[in-house]
Amino acid sequence: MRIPRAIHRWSLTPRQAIALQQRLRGRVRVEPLVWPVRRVAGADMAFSPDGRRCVAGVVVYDLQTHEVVEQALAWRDVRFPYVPGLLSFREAPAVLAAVRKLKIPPDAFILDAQGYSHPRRLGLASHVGLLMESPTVGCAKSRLCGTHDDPPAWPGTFAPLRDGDEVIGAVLRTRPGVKPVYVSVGHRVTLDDAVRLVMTCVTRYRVCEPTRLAHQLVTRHRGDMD
DNA sequence: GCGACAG
DNA sequence: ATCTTGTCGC
Repeated sequence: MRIPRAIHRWSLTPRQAIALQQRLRGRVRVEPLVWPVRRVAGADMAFSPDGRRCVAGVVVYDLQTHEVVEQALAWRDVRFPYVPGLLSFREAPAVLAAVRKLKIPPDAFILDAQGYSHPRRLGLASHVGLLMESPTVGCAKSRLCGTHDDPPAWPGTFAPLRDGDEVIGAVLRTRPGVKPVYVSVGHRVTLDDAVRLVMTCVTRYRVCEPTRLAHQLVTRHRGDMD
């Protein structure tokens, strides 16, 4: 898959990274996703025991056949520490490298991270969506910021995730009796699209299929870091 | 100053 | 994220 030339570099100090997020946030577009969506990509990462190497994996899931139609992996040296709010500077380079290896551009991507529900509204899902110029959705397993009530018990329902008066995401119940997930807009989708896409990709587990399969893929390759 | 904090 | 076994429950 073709990805536009780099807009910026990744070797930045935390302070510069924050300044960059402020400059890029205005470029994120919230617009309707084109349905029906058939090929959905899930991306995830795994790290070596010493934390110096990482591998990113992307799995493309066909919603019509429920089959994996393509997958790719990319290894990298870890060059940025984990800092809440700056996850993209640690993980995006490897994720983008793996995405570049795909033959066909997926209709949308689901990232195991926040998108709009971020202190500066530019979580990993939004950041990579912007760089790929592709539709992305953020679907995290825990909260980064914002407040919310418990979502209803019924699968598919959600409670709005708020930051003051603004709705920044949805705390979505994907399955009965399990913790909800944090869904937010990445790029070129609306929050309704994001919730609908995640629910469409859910089968019998809490996390949706593309994300779950990507997690399995990188976990299987955690041993061979090159 | 204290607590929170995606992966 | 990663380090780690068994164990409670459906």
